Amino acid sequence: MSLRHALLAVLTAAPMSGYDLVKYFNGTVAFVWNAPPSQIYPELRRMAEEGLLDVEVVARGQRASKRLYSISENGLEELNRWANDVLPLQPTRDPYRLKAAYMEWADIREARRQLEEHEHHYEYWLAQWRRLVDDIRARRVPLLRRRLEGRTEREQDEIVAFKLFAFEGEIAHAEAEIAWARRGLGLLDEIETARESPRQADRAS
Amino acid sequence: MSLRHALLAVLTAAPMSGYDLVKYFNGTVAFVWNAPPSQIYPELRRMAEEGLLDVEVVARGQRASKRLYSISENGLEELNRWANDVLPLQPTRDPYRLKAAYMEWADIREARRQLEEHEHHYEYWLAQWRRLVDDIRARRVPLLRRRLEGRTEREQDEIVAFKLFAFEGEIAHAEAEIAWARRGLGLLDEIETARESPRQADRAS
DNA sequence: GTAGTCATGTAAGAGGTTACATGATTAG
DNA sequence: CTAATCATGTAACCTCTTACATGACTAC
Repeated sequence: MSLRHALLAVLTAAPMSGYDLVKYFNGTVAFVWNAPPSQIYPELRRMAEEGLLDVEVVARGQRASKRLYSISENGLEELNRWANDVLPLQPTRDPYRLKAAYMEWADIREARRQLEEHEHHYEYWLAQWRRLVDDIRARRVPLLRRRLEGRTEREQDEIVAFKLFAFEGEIAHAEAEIAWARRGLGLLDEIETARESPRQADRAS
Repeated sequence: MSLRHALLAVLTAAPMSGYDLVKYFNGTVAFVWNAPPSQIYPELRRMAEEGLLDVEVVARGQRASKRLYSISENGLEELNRWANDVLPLQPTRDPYRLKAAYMEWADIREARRQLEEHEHHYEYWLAQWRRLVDDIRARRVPLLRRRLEGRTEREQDEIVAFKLFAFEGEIAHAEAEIAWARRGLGLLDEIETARESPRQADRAS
């Protein structure tokens, strides 16, 4: 149940509406946890019902309104509980590794497309994460700025250090995935060469 | 729907019962895809109903019987379709990175326990994966041996190369996670030191 | 006879995906 | 007045988890 805790954690920075949260979960928060509106809105309702959030209904224009959520005492307790409990590590279940393990069932060309997709996906996110890390280091991220307000300098440094630690983990992961995809593409080239010219492949190995 | 394709892929090695599959999904197959019996048995039923698997009911002892599943023509087609279609990459959703990003809500001691758990988990699996890679290289894995039977030498080499590629990806991933957890533990030490002796920390930075 | 293995599930519920639905407000 | 943005969902479906349930067979 991480979505719930991600919502609690974001709401510690400032009270906000479901719409605001949806934007963050499409923006910077999506760099560690993504969630669609159809999941966020009902979850906020449930959390408010369970007393983890306080709600203020604010008028907007003539007829419309919005619900401003803020974290309650109970919500803070729950957040602390989550932060202090060890979350058990889960067994592996990686669909891309699974496909790779059975690549003999694919054409070389299609296998290559999958690995290129893999490489490009992580290259894209690597660039995003790197930019985010720079922005965090320069304290240029709006949500982070709100979170740092009114904290001591030491607290600010610690908060920033944890964010950097988390996203540097994503960066290292992305780099490992890119390297893996490239090794796979190299392997496919070797296999193709070996299939096309058996003698040369024999000599090469 | 990867479980279905993992089952199809395993069944290309040889026909087997649900019980056999449960064992493999707790053993070597769990190194890329784990699944509990409560998921495997109903899925096999559905796959047989949909014509992806053939079933032979075999007597065992006086009263009991077992269902032997083998992959059908349709199943092979489905496996090929899966192998040749590009599986779109999913957005990030990593609960441990999420916890790390909000570690300011945890006590240092509990944060450390989480990271130690992370480190130990991946050290354990790293050892497992390394042993498996050795066993694959030596063609010592029973399921793999059955899979290689009756294949040409080149086909065998390719199949082995894909397995190695997949599991070496897991190894690289585990190594990255271990390094990340250790960096985190170092960070926690620094923070603790800074909290205990502010002057020294100031001088150090 | 009893422990371990072989064999196969059910049931309830959590969490997530995909597609769709609706209407107010605001900036130009 | 029109497009973009603000705002909030529902519904159907799928996957996976957790806990529990049952009984036959085999080696000792």
